[in-house]
Amino acid sequence: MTDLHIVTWNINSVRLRIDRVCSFLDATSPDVLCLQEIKCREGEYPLKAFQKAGYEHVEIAGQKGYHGVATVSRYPLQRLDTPEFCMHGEARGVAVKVRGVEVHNLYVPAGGDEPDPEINPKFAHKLDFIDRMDSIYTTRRAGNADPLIVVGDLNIAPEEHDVWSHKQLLKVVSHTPIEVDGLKRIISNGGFTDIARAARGPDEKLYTWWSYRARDWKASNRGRRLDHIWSDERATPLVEMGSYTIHEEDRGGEKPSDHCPVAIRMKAPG
DNA sequence: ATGGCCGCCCTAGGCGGA
Repeated sequence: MTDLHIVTWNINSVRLRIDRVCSFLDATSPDVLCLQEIKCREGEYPLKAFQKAGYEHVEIAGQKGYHGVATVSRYPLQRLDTPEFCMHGEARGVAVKVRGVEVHNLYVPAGGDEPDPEINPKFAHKLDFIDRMDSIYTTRRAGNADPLIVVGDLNIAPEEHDVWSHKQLLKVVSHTPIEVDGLKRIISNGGFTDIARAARGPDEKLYTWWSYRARDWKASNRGRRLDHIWSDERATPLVEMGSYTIHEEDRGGEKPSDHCPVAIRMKAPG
């Protein structure tokens, strides 16, 4: 039984950053790469570059200009129905089965600026998306399903040390109590393990995203952990917790995404 | 709060990101 090495990365335009993606694949050789914010339609996706890099299996949920997710793999992918989380017709999820593991690649709405669903429809959409994840994963848990890994840009930093300042971010969308409670409810009801915290404990500052607006992202270091990898009860025993890696180096260099890749390794049944 | 940027689109300011 060989490892399955899975990476999630909000790439912020796959076409603009295809060379960076290929360098990353060359350097780290994951088996499965889950991308968010590809920002293109399926027909515009740079398939050939991935094939050349050894990733022949691709499942895409594309959309013109915004959003969009894709999962690419060295191993065959079985496309599954993506659960109905979004309800706005946006390309925010793709579900696959690879070597006996279900992998859900998700892009939760950012939610706009104002953390009040009454006056901000984007925040209402985000909360609705989170509620749907809760009910759908609660139902799934009760069934006889395959091991499940949920990855993606969930746009919520749930723990105190998932943000640079818990106090200063309590009213900032991504760390408000209503979102944080929602995310924790999914984890609890769905039987998920938040692999980052299982691997590193509660006290270490962990960030996967740094704003473009900082003059020097590394020096100011005002990051947030928005990108997540969860395992359900069937998958958790298969995960090698010590393999959890945030590839911070990919936030640097020429024209980076504002997110970095996040990786885990697990045993795969298939 | 970082509001100091970035990428997209019927190319230029508006939208969305978070």
